[in-house]
Parts: sequence; C-alpha cells; structure tokens
Amino acid sequence: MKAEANSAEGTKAGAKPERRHFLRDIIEEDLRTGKYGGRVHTRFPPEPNGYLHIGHAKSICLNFGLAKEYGGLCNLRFDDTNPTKEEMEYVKSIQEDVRWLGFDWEDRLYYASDYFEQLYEYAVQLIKKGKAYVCDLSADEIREYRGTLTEPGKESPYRNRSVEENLDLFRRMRAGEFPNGARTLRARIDMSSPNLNLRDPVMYRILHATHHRTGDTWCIYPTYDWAHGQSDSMEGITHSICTLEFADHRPLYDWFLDELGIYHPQQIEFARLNLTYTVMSKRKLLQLVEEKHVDGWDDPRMPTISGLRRRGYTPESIREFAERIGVSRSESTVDMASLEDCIRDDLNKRAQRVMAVLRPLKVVIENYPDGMVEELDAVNNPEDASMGTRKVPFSKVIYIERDDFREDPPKKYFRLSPGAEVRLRYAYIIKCTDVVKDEKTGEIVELRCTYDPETRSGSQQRSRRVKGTIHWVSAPHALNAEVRLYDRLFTVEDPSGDDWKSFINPNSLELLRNCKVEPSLATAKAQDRFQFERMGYFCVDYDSTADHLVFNRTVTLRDTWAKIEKS
RNA sequence: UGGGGUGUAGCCAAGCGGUAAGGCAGCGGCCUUUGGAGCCGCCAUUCCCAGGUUCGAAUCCUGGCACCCCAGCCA
Repeated sequence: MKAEANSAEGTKAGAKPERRHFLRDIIEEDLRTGKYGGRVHTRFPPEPNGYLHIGHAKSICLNFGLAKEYGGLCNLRFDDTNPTKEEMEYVKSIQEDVRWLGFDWEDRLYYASDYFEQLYEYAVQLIKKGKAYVCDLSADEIREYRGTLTEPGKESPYRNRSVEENLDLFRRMRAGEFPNGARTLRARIDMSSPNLNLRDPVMYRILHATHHRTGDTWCIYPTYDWAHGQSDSMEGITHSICTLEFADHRPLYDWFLDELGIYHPQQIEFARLNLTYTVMSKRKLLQLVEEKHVDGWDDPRMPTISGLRRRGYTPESIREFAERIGVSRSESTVDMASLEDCIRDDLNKRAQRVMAVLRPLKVVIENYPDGMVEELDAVNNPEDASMGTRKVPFSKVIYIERDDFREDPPKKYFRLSPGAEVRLRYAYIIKCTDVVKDEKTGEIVELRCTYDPETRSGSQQRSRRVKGTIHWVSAPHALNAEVRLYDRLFTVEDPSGDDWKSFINPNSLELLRNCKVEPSLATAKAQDRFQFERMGYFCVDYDSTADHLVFNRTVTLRDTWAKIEKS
C-alpha cells in the first residue's frame, strides 16, 4: 500500500506518503514474521538533565510516530539514574514539550527510578551467578586497569571475591556503610575484550545524593548501562531506538539480558541530528544558558523545543521537518534552511496576514483630505479564503518601511523614490513629491506624497499598474509594538571545537522598540502567529501585554530582492 | 597497530543485479496589489578509489582510502 503512495498522483492527492527508511523496513519485517507477536512498542527515554532540543524532536517523532503508524504504543520513560544532574524542572519541561509536539504516552509514564528495587534484585542475581563483583578500586585505578584502545586491560584484584563476600559488601553499599567512590559493583565479563564496554563495566556507584524522586532512599545508583536494557525489557519494548554512539554498548546490554534470562528487546541505532548554525549538545546548551549568552532555555534563538515554540514554530512544522530529513545511519548535518522552509510552508497556509511597519518613515499624503478615514478591505490569507477579510483604516498620515524608500534608487528597485509611484497595499497609488530631512543630521524624517483617488484598491482599477506594492500603517490608528528580530545564533555553519563560543553571533537579536502595527493586532494573545506582509512571520511573545505588544520574528519571508541587491 | 559505524549532487536522502526517486539550496521563466505564495523548466552519463564477477554493478567479491564513535563511578 505504501509503495503505491509514492506515485506522483499519491503525492499530489495530499495524502503524503511516508518516506522509506530502514526503521520502517525493520518494523514491517518484524510484523510480517510475527517476531513480537505483532506488537510494536517503543519508548522515548530522556534524562531529565536539560531541556529537549530539535534533535530530541527527531527521536520523539520516530518513537511516538512509528508506534502510532504501526498501531503500537510508545512509553515516556525518564532515565533518571544520576541524581547529581537531574531536576524536577526538567521532567516537567520534557513532558510539556512532548505533549506540545502532539504526542501522548497515555498512562505509560515511567521512570528508571521506579525500577531501582528490581534492578537491585537483578544485580544480586548476577552476583550469585558469579557474574558481578564488588570492586574496591578507585576511579583512577579502574581507568588504569581498563587498558587502552589497543592494549587489553588487567583484572581487578577484587575480581575473584566469593559470592558471599560480594553479597555482603553489596548489601552494605546499599546500607550506606561506605563513602562516595569507595566501591563499585562491576559486571564480570572480559578485561581483554576489544570492546571497552565489556571490560568489567561499573553497574553501581556509591552516591550519597538526594534523588529528585526517590529522595534519600538510595545511596547507590545504577549506571545507565546497567539500567537501560533492563528497563526496556521490563516495559516489553520491542524496538529500542537510540543513537549511534550506543551501538558499542549493545553487546553489553545483550550480555546483561542473556545472563538474566529475561525478555530481550532489539536495539536499533540511528544517526543523531545536527543542524547548521547551532549547537545541539545539552552540555553546550546548558552553558549558553548559565553564562547568559541567551535568555534561558526557551530563548527563541535556542534549538530547544521550548525555544522554537517561543520563536513561533508550530508542532506541525517540526513533525514535517522530522519526516523530511529522514533517518539513516550516516552522520549528517541538516541545513537550517530546511527547517526554515518547513515553518514557512506551514505558516504560509495558516498565518493571518497583517500590516506592520518595523522601521517607520512618516508619509504625509498632501492631497488627501484632513481628518478623513477610510476603512479598506484587506484579505486575511490569500491561501485560504475561509479566513475572510478585515477592515484597515487609511488616513492622510501613514507610516511606511524606511527600506521601502530610496532617495537614490538602484536599478530594478520597484519601491518609492523621489518622483516615483508605488501602490499602497489595499489602498492607493501614491507618488513621492518631496523628501523632508533633518537640517542638522540630514536624516530623512518625512516624505510628502500625493495619491491618485482613481486607484483605490478594489475599484475598477484596470487603468493603472505600478511595479511595486508596499505595506503601510495609518499613523493615527497605529499601535506601538516592540519587535524582536532573531537571527542565527552562530556565525558559522559548524560551531564546533574548543572555541565554539567565539562563533556566537553578536547580532543574533535586534530589538526594535518603535514599530507601528495595524489596530487589529490590539487583541493578539501570546503565541498568536501572523505574517507581517512582506516582512516575515511573527508570533506574540509571552512578554506581550495589552499596552506593550511584543512580537518575535519566527522567520523572514523569502526575499528575492535581497538576493538581487546583493549581487 | 583494537573494536564499532558510515561514504550516492552544495545539504539531507531513496535505491536491495535491469540502466540514479524525492526534498532543501541554487539557477532560468511564467504569474502576482506581499520582490510572498503558486506554476513550469534546469540542476549526478554516475554513486569514496582501484581491481574483479556478470549480457548488465551504486547494488555482489577483493583490496585500498576517508570520516565518525568508544579508554565517565555521564547518558
């Protein structure tokens, strides 16, 4: 069925075919062979040590999306095995972000910490089998004993303790008899394995720390490697989807599961998402926040879900992005332009059009009657007639964009210049007759124009045509607004390396405090999205109030003029 | 000089022995009261390289090369 959907016809019909990828192949094959009795059960397993970013969105769309697509289930499970880095604030934000993206874990909200007792029991089982032991080596010593990439490691002198001693020591570790780092519980595998993960990895470490959920119940905590596979197993996960760097760990997870003799999910790795002009590691994002390079995790410049949300991205656009980029096992860095195309595409269809002048230049229409006001009809969305029309007031004094006037126009400049004509959107054709400048600075402070009453928009205007159309706002009716213009956070495509912070774009935020917007925006509420005609897509920021409107620029419109002018 | 991965266009990415999908970007043109949107067209004689197998190879084999990941009591 899906194959046919790939025809040009299927694409045009609007029922977008899912693109082919190896995860779908594997799942379909498993479904066909009945490998898991027809079940598809995935999970999204974040550690609550930071906010989710667009890379996580890819994983969320994969896990929740695939489950939904094949009639399965997807759990949300917090991998909260490290109390020193995890916080409740993060578990809250993660849930909010997953929900906002449009996914639902129903009653399947789990925590690795829910399994601490069971994990402890499993560990005891391995000790009893002689497959795990308490080791007294320090962290440094363990590293030395581990060997290197090319040389085998050495066995710990504590490796051959008796089962009884191990059981006793492990019990006392749990009881809190030893200080942090004094001992660990290690799997007894193979110190000469070419896979370093198999050189007696640590399963438990002593951490006298308060856990955000279990409080002080525990002072030993399972490592991720020890907890993850068993958590998946306990939840009956069929397809345990994770990123490439865990491929090396798979033999370890397999070993644990096999030694324990419990249900065995299959792990499948995919390449994590990288995006140009941004960073994606939680460590770096945390640093940007803590060092105040941005205004918090939800700063609109951040690639976090909450940042994108505040920036004005829609869940639909992010899901579409996840689908467009596909999924594979090769390292990739997706062009930011691709993400931007997704939001433009979505907002083009849904955003209400509105007129807003970001850098106002006053224009007096000399032959327009004093005090007269006309209510002109404006289309709310040319892509969607059902969104209707609205009235926009027009009067003798208006504001236009400073950039829409050039005293000395370059070639192919279709906007206003001395003596030139331009159409005011939904209104009249005007002609610039005079330029008023500040005597001292020479700055243009006002334009004098005349209008042609015969050219009113909507009238039988077949008479005259001009090349350019510009937007405007009636001065006496205009609302003041603050507009935050966001640009890419970094100046280079790949801000990696030790000096990554030196690539932070000093102009990633431009604050415009004297913008003029049309009166219909008076009732706009936080998160409402608009297209400011000819300028871009904007959304109302959380900081916005009735007497102080604040808009964030989500993305500019495609600007072919900017390209022409550049060349 | 260990192990695990990956190499298809500027960026993603299909392709699974039968003659290189699609998207983004870019470039032309049409259309347009948003220099937006939309529409039309162009954009890999070749798939990291070299051999080999085959009537036929991006797909199979052999040998190279390049890049990524692993030496946390992080995840």
